[in-house]
Amino acid sequence: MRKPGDQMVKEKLNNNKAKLRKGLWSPEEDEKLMNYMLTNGQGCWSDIARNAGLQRCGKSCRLRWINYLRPDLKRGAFSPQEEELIIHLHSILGNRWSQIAARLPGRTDNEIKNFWNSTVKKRLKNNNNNSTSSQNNSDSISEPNKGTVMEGMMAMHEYDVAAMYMDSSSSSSSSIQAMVMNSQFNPFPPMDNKFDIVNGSFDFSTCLQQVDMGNRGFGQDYGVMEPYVMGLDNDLSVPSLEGTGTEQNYDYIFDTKTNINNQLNNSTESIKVEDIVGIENHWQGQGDSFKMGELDWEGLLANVSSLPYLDFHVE
DNA sequence: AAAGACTGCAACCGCAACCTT
DNA sequence: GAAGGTTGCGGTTGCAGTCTT
Repeated sequence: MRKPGDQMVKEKLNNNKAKLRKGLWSPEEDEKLMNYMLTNGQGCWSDIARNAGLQRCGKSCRLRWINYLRPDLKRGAFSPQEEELIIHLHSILGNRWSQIAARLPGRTDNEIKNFWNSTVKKRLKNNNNNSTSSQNNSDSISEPNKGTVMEGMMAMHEYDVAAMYMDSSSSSSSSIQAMVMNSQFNPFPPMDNKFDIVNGSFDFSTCLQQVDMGNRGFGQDYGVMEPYVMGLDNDLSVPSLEGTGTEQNYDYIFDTKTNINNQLNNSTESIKVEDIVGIENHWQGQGDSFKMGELDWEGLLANVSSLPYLDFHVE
């Protein structure tokens, strides 16, 4: 627990020094930050805080943007598919929330962390308690291990890809967000066509690298595909995505406390993926199956960035 | 109806890595 | 290479809302 006294002293110091606000953000502050980001894009956060006229430190602005204001966030409850995926990923990655979040479009590390700590952990604990066999105790929940990794990856392999394209309906009906953006911000920029959803093929040899929002003034961490550095010499097949189509429908409705409401419809643009760097033939062409027995688990766990990412799918 | 316990989530803190000069 | 600034991340805290007694 924080010591109230210490906290008060710190706050006093902060207030006296820079008169920086702390605590919950007001709608006015949100609006200021949002407007600034829309107009100027992302830059140095301390400059943003200053230039936007916010009495906040850059760090606080960054966090607010990432966890609440940024337009590509999916809000609302986690779907069962998302929950399942989080459990799988956690069994592999442990508490690397940002890595997990990177594979769940529209979700933040903070959100997932909170969800895990408040809901999933409890649920799994209950399940374990109910299980008389109790071979997997709570350690398997909080710590990655080979057993759960196996289970996780097996499940991932069998995973219905529909589940990987998370709950797209909820994203469109979500109460949040999005906005239209001027040309400065397109969270789903055109990419080279490496991902053929219609045919269900995904050329892992040129996997995702970065959807570089940074070039458009955003991003760096969220919504950015990290380069793969694959540790697998196996193929991971991806079932076809029926009904998802190749078109990507950007339907952003910016609905914060501001009155800005816009829509970006880019439904004719095919999904494309940037050239992927750092992978050479790790995922391609060795048959249809994902051969679990041949995995180098040590290598995999040592190199968590090798895990597959979910692609964005927004309707 | 009121008070205490519980819960979920937003936000802060501290540290490490990275970047710039 | 050192120093200072910035960013990213995971752990933790505090508070408002909800539930229970």
